[in-house]
Amino acid sequence: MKPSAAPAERPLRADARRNRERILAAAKTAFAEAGVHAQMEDVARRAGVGVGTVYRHFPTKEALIGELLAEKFRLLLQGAREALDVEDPWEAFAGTLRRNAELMAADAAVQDALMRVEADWSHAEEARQELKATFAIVIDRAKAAGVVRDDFTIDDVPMLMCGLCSTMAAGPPGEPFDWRRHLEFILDAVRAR
Amino acid sequence: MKPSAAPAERPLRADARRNRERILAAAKTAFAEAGVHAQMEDVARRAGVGVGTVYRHFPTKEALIGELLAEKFRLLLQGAREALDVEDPWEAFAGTLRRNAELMAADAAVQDALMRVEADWSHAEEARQELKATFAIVIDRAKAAGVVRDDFTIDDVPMLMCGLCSTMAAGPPGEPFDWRRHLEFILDAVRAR
DNA sequence: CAATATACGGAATCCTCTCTCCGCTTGTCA
DNA sequence: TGACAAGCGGAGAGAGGATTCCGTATATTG
Repeated sequence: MKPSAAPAERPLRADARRNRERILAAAKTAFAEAGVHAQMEDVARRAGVGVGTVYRHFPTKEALIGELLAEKFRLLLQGAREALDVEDPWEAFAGTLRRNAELMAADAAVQDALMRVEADWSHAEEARQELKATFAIVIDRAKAAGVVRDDFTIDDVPMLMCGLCSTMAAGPPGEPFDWRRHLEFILDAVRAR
Repeated sequence: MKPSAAPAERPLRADARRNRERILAAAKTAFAEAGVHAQMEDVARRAGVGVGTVYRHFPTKEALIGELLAEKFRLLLQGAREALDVEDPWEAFAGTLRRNAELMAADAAVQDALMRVEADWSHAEEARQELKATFAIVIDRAKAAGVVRDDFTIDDVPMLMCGLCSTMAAGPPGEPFDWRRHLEFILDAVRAR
């Protein structure tokens, strides 16, 4: 199904590897702060390289954002995996959502990407699928324990999180919404009565 | 407090008035369909006028969107006012949210505007304030009747609606989220236990 | 029905990015 | 150390759109 990832990837030259890391780090902060509106030149400047170099490593802006997105999803997945070890089924469920929401809140670009289709999601796909599978287990446990409503499904999670993310970024200028309160409303809605 | 709106507004020439209406109508559909991404030329074409004419009536794209936004808020306000006549406190509350959500769903531009700060909100401000005041009454009635949780406030409404709107526009390409389901989750969260 | 202020149209202008290109620099390897 | 492929920088080509400008057309008015 999956062809060999790369036929004969010769290792990057030392300086190139270093620059790639710098670019990724610069992009992480630039996009986290400004969302998808951050410009490629910003990224280059922060990384201390020229734009050409950024493009040498990532063919398009979309691809660069896609990489960050993938990284973020790996973090979310990690959060979900840790939930599997949590005794209390509700705590496993709600705790993961709370922790992962914090991860999203720290990153305007991911919020943007979640809400519009402006990024290359392909690199994140793998982590996304596994995240879905993993969190489905957490949800099933919670449902089995009777702490989450029966009609709740794993597919509701992206929808609700999407809504939550939009409240992280939006709100009357100067006084952002209290998205943690929003999250608590959601958790209340999902908790079994 | 409020100075005379316009010192001596001489009436528009007949053709100008007609064009203004056409432009507004064209903008309504163009933006409803494509969100803030619709282009000024689209609007002009649909209205059967040149771009210059659009700009004669609305100084910027922001201003044009602002006008539509104001109009939409007047509709939302009307919805809230009608709720005052509804007997059942919960029905008044939930019914209004459901009906107004449908209004939002019909208009991609408003969703966009709600989530980003790309429009001129000043024209909508008046209706917005009144909407807030009016719906606050509906909420108080519902709280008094014990059908809405005590810690819910009018300020939660924009936040939750913002989240809801984002799920109207977003979702995996091809299979949009079921925002009505999202709304029911919200209503469940807000309903007193 | 002129005279004239209002409006109109839409090509041209401006701006803001993303992405390309190519001469120069620097690791790497024998 | 010398040869050379791998990388680099950054000016500028392009593209997409908002906004402007001005010659022309048309309501309105006396």
